[in-house]
Amino acid sequence: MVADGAMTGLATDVVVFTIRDQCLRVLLVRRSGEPFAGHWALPGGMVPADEALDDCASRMLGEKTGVRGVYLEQLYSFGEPGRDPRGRVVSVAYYALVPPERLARFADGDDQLAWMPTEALPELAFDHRHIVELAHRRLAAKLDYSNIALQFMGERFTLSELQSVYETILGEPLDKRNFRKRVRNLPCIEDTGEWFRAGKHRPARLFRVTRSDRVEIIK
Amino acid sequence: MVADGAMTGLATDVVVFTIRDQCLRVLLVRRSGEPFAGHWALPGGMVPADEALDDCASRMLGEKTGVRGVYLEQLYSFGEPGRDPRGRVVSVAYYALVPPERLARFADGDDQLAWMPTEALPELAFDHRHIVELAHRRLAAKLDYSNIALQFMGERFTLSELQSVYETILGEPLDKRNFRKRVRNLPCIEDTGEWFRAGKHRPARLFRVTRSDRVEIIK
DNA sequence: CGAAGTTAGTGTCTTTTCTACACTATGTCA
DNA sequence: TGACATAGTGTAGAAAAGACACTAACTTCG
Repeated sequence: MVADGAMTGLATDVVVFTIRDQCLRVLLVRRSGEPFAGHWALPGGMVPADEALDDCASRMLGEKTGVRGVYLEQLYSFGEPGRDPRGRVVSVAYYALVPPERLARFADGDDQLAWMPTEALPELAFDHRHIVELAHRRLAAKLDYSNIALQFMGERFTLSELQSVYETILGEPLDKRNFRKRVRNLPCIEDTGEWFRAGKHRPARLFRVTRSDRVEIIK
Repeated sequence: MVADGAMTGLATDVVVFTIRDQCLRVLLVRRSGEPFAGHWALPGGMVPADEALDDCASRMLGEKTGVRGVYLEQLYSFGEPGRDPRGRVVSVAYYALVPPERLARFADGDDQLAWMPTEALPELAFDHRHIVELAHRRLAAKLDYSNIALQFMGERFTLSELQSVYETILGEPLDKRNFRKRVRNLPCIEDTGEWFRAGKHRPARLFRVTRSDRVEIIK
């Protein structure tokens, strides 16, 4: 093995985003052990020696949410010597986007898990608050030049729903006609011809993502 | 300390860019020890247990180039279990931009160091070629929406020199008048009123970066 | 001393993109 | 059938981006 002094704990932490109730929410896990016992923290943990970083993040996401195959991207690595009181632990942070549809059990009934709104986070363990903020900024920036927001949509969705996702992440209202003009021209979105009826008003067209695509840079 | 299985080697590698002879160049170091003895590699090494990642990258940059205080940004972390034959080593990669002026000795006369053109790299150790390519893409992308290219400029520079930097990184020619229109309006650039005389042609205005600014997002 | 060579420097028009803005359509329910 | 709620649509002005060619200032050489 390699020089000592370079031995460290290696962890991944995952900022799992979803959207519910017009709120951008992050999955938090209540810590049982020290340090920060009882605090909320990001799902994560030590990386086994034989596992790739991406695989580890993906696995941790799956273990907490039951979800696989969603959008997952490396965010940043944090390695301040003092960030974990137990010793040197480098955390390679990821962020993931999960359509709310895919969260069957919504962590309700499990008081060790919670989907918390990003604008009202409790005190978090370690530097996790900082990690969440960075992930949120990255996500918001990507709305501008990629179609990443589609990763929050289910099988079929209306344009109003999609607009609401944008507005929720950006924290500001968008012009309806300009939004639709822009989004209707995306090659990766397609009118299904079906209608969505809800409430006492005009039904909305349902769209789908054409190829169950990954995120693309569009600008 | 933390759970075993999670103990790993932690390294940083730095992609140090400069521009010389209309070429985007990367600093390479010849490896002396196994594995990959004799191969060219990125400057880097194990991170001491008490040193922050940024500090370590900055220090390694300084040790190889003698340069301090230049632009340095975390790029990505690489942790494939097989990327280092000695065992699990996670490398947190950085990239740095150095104005050629600041490189007094240009690694000439040191056959263990070389500034190699990105478009003609030798075979590199580990996954370092991949790291260089990622850094180059990131740098090129940032030209579009930030003023990062100014990090390559010395105290004073002409607009033609600046345009050449853009063209070199992007690998394509730019329109002179459109380029100047865009860049003259940047608030962080200022006409010094001085002239640069070279060769048998009209002298060029010299500009400077107004506040010895860090990189800013401009779009 | 002027002609040739070399790089610096400049403006306009067209196309595209972005932004602001308000009304009609279609359903439900009382 | 009228009130209500959300879906859906187009245009005009402003700003940004892109294409494009000539003159200016210096040096050198004949």
